[in-house]
Amino acid sequence: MADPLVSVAALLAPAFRQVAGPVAGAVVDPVVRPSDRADAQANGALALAKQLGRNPRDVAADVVAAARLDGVATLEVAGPGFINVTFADDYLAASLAAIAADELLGASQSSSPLTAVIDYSHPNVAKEMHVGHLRSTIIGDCIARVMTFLGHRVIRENHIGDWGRPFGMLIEHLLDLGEAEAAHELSVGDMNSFYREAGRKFAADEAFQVRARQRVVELQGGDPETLRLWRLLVHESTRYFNSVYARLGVLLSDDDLMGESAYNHMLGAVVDRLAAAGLLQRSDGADVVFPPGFVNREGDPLPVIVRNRVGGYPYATTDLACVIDRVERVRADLLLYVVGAPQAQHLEMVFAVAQMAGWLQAPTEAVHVAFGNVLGSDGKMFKSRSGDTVKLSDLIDEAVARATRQVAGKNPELSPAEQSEVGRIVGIGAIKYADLSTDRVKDYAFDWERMLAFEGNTAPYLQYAYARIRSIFRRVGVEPHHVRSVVPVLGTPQERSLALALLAFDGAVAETSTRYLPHRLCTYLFELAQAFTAFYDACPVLKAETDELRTSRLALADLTARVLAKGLDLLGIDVPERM
RNA sequence: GCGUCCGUAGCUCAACGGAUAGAGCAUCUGACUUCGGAUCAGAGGGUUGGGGGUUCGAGUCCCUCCGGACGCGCCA
Repeated sequence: MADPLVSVAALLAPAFRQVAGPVAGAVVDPVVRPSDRADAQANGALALAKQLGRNPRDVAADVVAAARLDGVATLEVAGPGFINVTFADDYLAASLAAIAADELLGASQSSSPLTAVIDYSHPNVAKEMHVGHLRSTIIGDCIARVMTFLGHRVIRENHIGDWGRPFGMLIEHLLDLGEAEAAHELSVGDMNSFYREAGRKFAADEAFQVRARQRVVELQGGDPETLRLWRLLVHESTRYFNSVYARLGVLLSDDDLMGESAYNHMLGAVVDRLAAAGLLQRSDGADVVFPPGFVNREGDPLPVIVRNRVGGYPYATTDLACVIDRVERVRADLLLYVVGAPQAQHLEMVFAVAQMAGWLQAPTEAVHVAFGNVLGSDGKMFKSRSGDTVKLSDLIDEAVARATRQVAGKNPELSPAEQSEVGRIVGIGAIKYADLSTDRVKDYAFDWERMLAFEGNTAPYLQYAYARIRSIFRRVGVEPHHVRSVVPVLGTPQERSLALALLAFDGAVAETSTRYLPHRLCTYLFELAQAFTAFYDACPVLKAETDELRTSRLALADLTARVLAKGLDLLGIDVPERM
């Protein structure tokens, strides 16, 4: 409840209830929102007036009269019936001191923690990671961090593609190459050519095709030698994935692996349980379920195929097994799928079937955390010059190289070692922030120049704001924790708006958490950084007129640094001490 | 054909049904040789794709048309 907007809403609610009186069903939400006319505005009087059949301004005036906000805020009726809220400086200052003493910096932990499974990243074994995996990985990681921060029990699951028909050809290709050579090719990250070559042989060589098909049968039959070769592929691939995760600084590790193969033993049971529930139908020799409301291009009902004509299990069955596993074994309340928007219909159908079967019942909820495509500067799907998908590792290399060059150019005084470390932090931060800072559901345009710019809504701008604050403390020689019990003075407009921005951290994190929208947190941090630089420009810290003022401004600067660092950390982004 | 998502300033993007649609970039004008100017203050720039509707109030909800992306039965 550190966010003053939340606090004032709670304080206004009784006044609204009083004015609403005994009118049945009257809505009493104060509807407190940020405002450009005041610190906040309460819009609830308009809706309430409608329900009461009264004049909105009169209702607003009654609410103002009934409200008890002494020492917190002053209220004023404005326009057609808005209530403008202006917080008392002392209240803001005391609130700042409170969040400065709080490890969570004012963020409110959930009063009813959830067990949330977050399914993200999910690269494919023996296949290169590309920008599509980047989005899922970064967005999922951010949501995992935010929900963990707010006290939820977060289970990260990396649903890697480690099973299925392609593994016949992949294993045969591995044998052709020799195990050592294949392991080398996979470990140096030349997976594209490994996969492509296997596919090429499968298409061109009939004998290879026969071998590959036979190999699939052996794999599914549990042949020990085949399983050993399969594990080799998986092992080399996950080693490679882990190296990418480490460079990106995402939380995923081997402990989070829950590949498709992990659900094999459940697939028969999925079909049996659907049959027992009376949901299974035969269609063209396949076992299917028809969730209502889905039709194909002919207008006929669209099935979810859970066992195909030849007895195989398509991926919908695996996804259903996942739902069962996550609900019944993990005891999850919330299932998040950080998956591209094109999969929307598939997931909807899977969720529908899971609900029909009773596996997914309120309040347990499954949510498709969808995201759009990554586009190049030409507005088309992001591709390399040669037209291939861009390897994630190449993308990381380039980001770090570009950032290092920029840092070296801007600050030649840093040692080479520092330049490369800062370049790494800035480059990785830039990639992540660019991705997280726009509404995830929309396609997003990948642009090196923009994401690495040191001005505007970018990671480097935020990191720079942090570095400047650290510079102040190096210069003044005061340990930040010495100013953490200070109640700051809010004497200038810049100090005041910085205070308001700092106190809004709570609400920004909450919104990111409940709506799975990292860009809300990004926008917040950018606004905070802007408020800080305006403050920095207008309010001398080291040369403040009095010691008291200097201490106060140091406290504001320190708190800003902590909120920036924590906010960026929740996005998975590091901060440099200097840059 | 059916379905989903998207369309906001020159460009990239915000805006939980609330007032005069906001930022950044770019452009233009300013800022005590500055605690890091990698900054700050300000200006211009819009029929929110078109048209209807619901609402006290619509960029936001509903319908329709236009434009774009992506899905649509045995791959994952």
